[in-house]
Amino acid sequence: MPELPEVETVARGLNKIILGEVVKEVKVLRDESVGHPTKTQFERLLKGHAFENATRRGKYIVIDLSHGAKLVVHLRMSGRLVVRKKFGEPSFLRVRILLESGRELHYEDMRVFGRLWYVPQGAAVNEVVSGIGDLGVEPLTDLTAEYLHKAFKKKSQPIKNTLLDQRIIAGIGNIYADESLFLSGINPLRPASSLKKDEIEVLVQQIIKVLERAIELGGSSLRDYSNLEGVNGNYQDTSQVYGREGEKCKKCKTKIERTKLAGRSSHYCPKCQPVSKKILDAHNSAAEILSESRKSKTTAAKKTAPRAISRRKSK
DNA sequence: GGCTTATCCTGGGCGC
DNA sequence: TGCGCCCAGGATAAGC
Repeated sequence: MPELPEVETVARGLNKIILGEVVKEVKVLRDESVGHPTKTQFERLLKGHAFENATRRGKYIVIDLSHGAKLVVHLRMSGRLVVRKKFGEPSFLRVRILLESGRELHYEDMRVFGRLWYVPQGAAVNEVVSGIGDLGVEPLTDLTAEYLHKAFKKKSQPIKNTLLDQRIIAGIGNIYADESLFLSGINPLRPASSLKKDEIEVLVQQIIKVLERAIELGGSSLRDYSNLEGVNGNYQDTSQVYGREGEKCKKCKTKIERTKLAGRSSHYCPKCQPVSKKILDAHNSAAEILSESRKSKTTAAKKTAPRAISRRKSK
């Protein structure tokens, strides 16, 4: 699951490995992986460009190409860029970029959520790439307690949901939101607006600390992520709460709990990250109602159209 | 406008 | 053994 540290690692890898390489040929194997323009135009337009500097904006990789064009990549859930010396049969290959040196840059993506955009010379990136223009601050360079205090002021939603909102902070995903909240002693269920200024100051420090540490370790490789050379990151080995449901908290030995927030798993220590009974009860009863409603929907669907809910066939 | 939920997608895990 | 459901989650559309 590529978040800011993983994307940063990939961008740095691109500058190290394929800087100056010229595109000889492009083959799009899955149309949906190209966000702009069409598959055929993407293949034709990218050809002949040299790779220049690669940077990161939130979870987007922005690669400057020769003649002022750009290639933008979002890895979403399971996307990855890998440089291979020769063509084998990699799994889930979606876009194959042959380089004049004989090497190949592959975009591989099991779930096909990720996208590549070709931005022509003279066009603004945010005109072509949806979402990139709405991104919030970069946590490693521009995040301050004052900014978050202002952003959280009218937010009644849980702090975890707010941290995942890319329009507020760009680049934080599920793993690092959980980790930052644990290290700050803040329960993910608490409304963002309930955080006091000193808590926000600690949170800012911990967000930066967690992200910098993850970059040092090459990111997290919990499921699908690896760097440009196919090497896994190591942050997951130092994880405090994420993916540790039922295990003992490294600080107080209390069992780590997991709940659902914004449709995502949220992991926390109930002792190190306390929350009022009122908030916890309200969350649990809402979760129960939702679960019951889903159960009844599934039962009704089974009765009326048993085939409609069966698993979609793999492509 | 703010917030929540569904949807997209596919492999792995698990129950039957 | 094989079938089928559920789960994971980033971004976005839809609905409340």
